[in-house]
Amino acid sequence: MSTELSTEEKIKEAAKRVFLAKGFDGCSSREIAKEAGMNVALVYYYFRSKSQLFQLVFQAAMEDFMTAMVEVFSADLSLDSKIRIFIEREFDFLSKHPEIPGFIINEITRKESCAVDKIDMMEMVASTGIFQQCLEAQRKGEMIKLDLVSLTMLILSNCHYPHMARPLLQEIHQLSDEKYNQHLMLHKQYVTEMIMGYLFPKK
Amino acid sequence: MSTELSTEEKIKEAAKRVFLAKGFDGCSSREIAKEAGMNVALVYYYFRSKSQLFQLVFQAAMEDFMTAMVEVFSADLSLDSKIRIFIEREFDFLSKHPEIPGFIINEITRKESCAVDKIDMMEMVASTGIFQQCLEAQRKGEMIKLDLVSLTMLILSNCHYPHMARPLLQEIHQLSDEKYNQHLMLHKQYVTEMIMGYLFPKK
DNA sequence: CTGATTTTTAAACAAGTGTTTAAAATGAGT
DNA sequence: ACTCATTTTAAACACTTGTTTAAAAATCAG
Repeated sequence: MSTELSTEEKIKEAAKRVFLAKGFDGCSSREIAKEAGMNVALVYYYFRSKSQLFQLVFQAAMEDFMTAMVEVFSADLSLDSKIRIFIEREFDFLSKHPEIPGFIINEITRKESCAVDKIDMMEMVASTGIFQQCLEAQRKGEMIKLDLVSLTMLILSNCHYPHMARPLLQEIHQLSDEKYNQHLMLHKQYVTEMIMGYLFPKK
Repeated sequence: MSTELSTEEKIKEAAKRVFLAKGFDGCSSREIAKEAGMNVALVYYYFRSKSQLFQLVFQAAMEDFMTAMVEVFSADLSLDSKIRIFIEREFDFLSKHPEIPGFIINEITRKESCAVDKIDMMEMVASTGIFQQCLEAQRKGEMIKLDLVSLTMLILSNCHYPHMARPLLQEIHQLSDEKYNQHLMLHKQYVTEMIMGYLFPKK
């Protein structure tokens, strides 16, 4: 347990926690300062505004998010292994950071000001060669014909939504946290089976 | 174009628009009053607080949301037709009200105070007999064995997420609104095909 | 130790928040 | 025309908001 963080870092960590939990609109600079155990003015001394601090946190979340995804694609594996492992890893990542997709989507929805490095993001994914691997598999007839947008939608839907909608589904089905976690683990299997079966049909 | 709404209704309609667009934390009573073309005090005259007005709007959104889902289940159709039509309707509903699932999930996440009528919600669905229809189809071996929670997750994931994640996916893939709409319509087909294929495998 | 620099503090700022109040406008029934 | 309840208004309330300021404290270089 190293409390050897600089003031600046402590504030940023606190901001991460608070912003992820409550969103930009749902918290105040004072709340972030308190969470960091610091004076409010320090927030403005190190980061010039609430928005600027937010941008930093947002970008960091986005990067964690993308990094977790790209890792698998860079490996030297067959396409179907990559997708299988991707789902596995995504479920793992999201059970540790379930708030991230909702946070990102919500904040982007509420203002375009979330200046995402658009080009960089697609560059990151594209540079792994995953797209070419897809196209090739499609040409060989191993994989169903499906544009890359739909492919993204399909996989992300089934990985993100079960974590994002946890509070809704727990409420609807009256499930405890543990019960829901069990369902998530089961669901990972189903999703993998379904997606693999759909993308790579055995003739 | 009937402007024949009572003051109370005008405020509620304005609140719906504003809350859905910006969330509870993202707007003020004055903003709602302004949107309705009314004095702020009227918001408090008709609804005793911002929270109370919000609860009303939230409940209404939840009801629209559930009603759209239950309708299909009540019809006199085979299970696979019901699911097929459900997906169709859900995509239609969400292309008209894309903010609803994100709104509901987000607000439930940020406070349990969203006193959802839990029992009512499941009652609504259960009373259509859809669950029995599922269990029967499973016993007959027509449908894959899958608990109802996973079934819900599976279908909602693929219907809700593409609409919720629109701003993220448009950003990532650099798509115009129209282009994205086209992708959505295509995606509906893919999702239907995939889910039907998975749930009702042809032996 | 000293003087300059960096870091931290408490206090203040104007603007915006949810909410209340008390008076004005409105309209129906006598 | 007068009464009384309902509806609408402008103004005020206490408090929180993002942000700044000016001084105090801590740090560090020579």
